[in-house]
Amino acid sequence: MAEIPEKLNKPYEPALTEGRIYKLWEDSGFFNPDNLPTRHKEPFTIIMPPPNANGRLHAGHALTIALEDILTRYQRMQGKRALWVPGADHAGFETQVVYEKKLEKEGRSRFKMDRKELYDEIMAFTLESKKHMEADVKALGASCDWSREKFTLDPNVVSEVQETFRKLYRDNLVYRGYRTVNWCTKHQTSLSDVETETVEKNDKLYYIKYGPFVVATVRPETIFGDVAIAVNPTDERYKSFIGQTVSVQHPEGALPLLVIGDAEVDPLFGTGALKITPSHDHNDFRMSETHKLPRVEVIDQFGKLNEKAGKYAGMKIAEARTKVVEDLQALGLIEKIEDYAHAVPTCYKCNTTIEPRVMPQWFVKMAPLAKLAADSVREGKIKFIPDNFEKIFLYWMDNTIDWNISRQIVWGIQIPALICKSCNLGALDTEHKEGTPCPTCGAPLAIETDTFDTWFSSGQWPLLALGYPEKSDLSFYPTDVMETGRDLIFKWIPRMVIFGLYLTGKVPFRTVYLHGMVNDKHGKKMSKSKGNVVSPIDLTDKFGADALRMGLVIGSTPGNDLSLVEDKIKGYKHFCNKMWNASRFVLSNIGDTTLDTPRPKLSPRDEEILKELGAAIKSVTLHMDNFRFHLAGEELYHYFWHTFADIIIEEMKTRIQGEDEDSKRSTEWLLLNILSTTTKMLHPFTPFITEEIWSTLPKTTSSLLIIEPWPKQL
RNA sequence: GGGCAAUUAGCUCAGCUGGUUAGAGCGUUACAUUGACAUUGUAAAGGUCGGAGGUUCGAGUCCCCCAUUGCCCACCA
Repeated sequence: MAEIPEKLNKPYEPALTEGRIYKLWEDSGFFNPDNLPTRHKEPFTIIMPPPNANGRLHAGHALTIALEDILTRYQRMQGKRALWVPGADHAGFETQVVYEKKLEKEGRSRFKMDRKELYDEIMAFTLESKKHMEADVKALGASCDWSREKFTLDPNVVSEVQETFRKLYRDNLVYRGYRTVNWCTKHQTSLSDVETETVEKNDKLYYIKYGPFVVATVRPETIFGDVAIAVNPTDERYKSFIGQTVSVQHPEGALPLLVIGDAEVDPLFGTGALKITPSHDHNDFRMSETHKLPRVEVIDQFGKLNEKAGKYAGMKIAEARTKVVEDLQALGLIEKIEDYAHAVPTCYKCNTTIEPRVMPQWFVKMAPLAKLAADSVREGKIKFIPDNFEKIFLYWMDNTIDWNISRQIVWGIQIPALICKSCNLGALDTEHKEGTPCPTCGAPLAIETDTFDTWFSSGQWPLLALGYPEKSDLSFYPTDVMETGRDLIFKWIPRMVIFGLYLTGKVPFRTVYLHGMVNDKHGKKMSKSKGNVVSPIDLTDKFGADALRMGLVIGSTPGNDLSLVEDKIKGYKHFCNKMWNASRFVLSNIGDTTLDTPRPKLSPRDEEILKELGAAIKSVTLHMDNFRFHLAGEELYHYFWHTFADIIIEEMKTRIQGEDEDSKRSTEWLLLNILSTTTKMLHPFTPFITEEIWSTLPKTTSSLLIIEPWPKQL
């Protein structure tokens, strides 16, 4: 009986293996495609969705890492020049919110801090957090090329993002607009539509006597900003009033209001008459544009009523609403009050109700860009997995509104522009200097302090991560697969397609693979407030990264959510142990057979075993090529455990102890070669343990499993 | 209001282009075993594949309708 290598002590202990193996890979340089053997020719590229550099990895990240590493390792073994570019996202608003909470705990506030001081503090915090995030990525076994790692605030990234803005400006695709934006009164910034969350709210619908009309509104406190009353032009009740100015009474006096006819007014809702407050409602703002109405702001940036509201000035919205209603009632102007449930947009971070506010901001003209993206998908240049996401993508691209890219926060990439605070003109920083007179009104131009929406920069990520516009790595573009969570189908995927096409004329990736959300064991969304968050690193410590990866990938399908059940991970830890022990058995029963031993004469039964293995190779390979990792993994699991271990090894036990020398030789050869083949195929799924087992298999020249060719039929 | 997904064994879920008696893990039950196995093996019980209809020689799989759950989108005040 041969010696079992000391490394293969029982049971398998991931902690004794994983760190050492990861270092072995890093030292080999094979994560970098430039160091791969010359037989690796055709590029295969994945850009890692850069995790936020403001904390640790969560379970969703672990699934991302597992899937992308499986893809990368598989393609590397298939002989591709596999490149997986890691990154870290400064995550603009997200990180600033995290940091503000920290400041709050310390009794400090960002509003009392100097811009630069705040920026530097957040940078220090982010760079520190980034290290933990990277350590987590490594712990999960990611075979990404750290030498190419990019941070979304690297100097060349910043300058290139700013250059894209200038290009868009010159191409007339970005403009400074003055219109209602989604304003968060707590965070003091505007937000894009995807950064708001609509929640059901139970409010009151107030019917207010308004001159000759009764109008229905949920916001009586905005009455001081009213400039018109709108009715449907076909409404027989009100038709004759259109064009007239009527006098309406409110607690601070009387207002002359123009009656306008607009087809958007629903005659069946409320009373069919609508009060128009252009400064505090998206819809009303648009009507003010069509009907050339004035705009009166009555609510300030902190959500308090201003001097236009007379005695209500200084009150917060909720307080003012109560008071105004009381006073209207006292005047006999409230006809009735109804309960009313409706959806209200809120800040997705603090749940504060969004206050629509008219502000000068930078907008990207979406229609022409979205058309580029939609066309490329319709032409089949990008494939979605699962394919129903194509429909969702197209719906989104066919219904865009202009994108507000200005954020009033310091943590981000500054918009390279000059603005006129007097007339709101916006110009490129390359056209004028700070302080030069505004070409329109003569006031001195000021430097724009707003930063970009973080999706403006991450939308360019596939290019930026490859060093664009530097040419050296652009041979890896377009990339092959963009793998990310299905929640990013709106936020991120379309912007990458748009910028990729806009900047290079080529789609950024050929396949979009979207995984579902990782939920808790009851299928509920993980959240800190519910206390059901499961840390992938805790699971790795407990069961090993290999077991976690198997547990995340097997039994879950693209696009569908999955429940993270600890017992399932435990089951795959047992599987790792099975691989370990099967290897121990094989190594102690193969005499002096090595992987270089030529194939001996095989019996018909041996041929049958090989044929079965060949079928497994073929099937697994087909699944891998078609992104069916859950099926590939499951088949490997079953082949290894229930065919190789339970049937083949058991059968071989008696043959090894027999007297027939030919049978013994073929048994030894078969055991070693089936073990080696399955170890190779399992490597993308369970990289650590398979590399460790590989290192113990007898062969004349030592090599790393990470670059072994993917098996073909023996 | 619109869209998407899911509904299969007690639990968590697979089932790819429709094809023999519907699968896995965990759990349950019985037996065996110190074996390469901080356990494992053998076997068993357990499902009218949400409901109704249709296409087909054949449907968990395709089509229509319905129900339930979840998610996403939406500027009717």
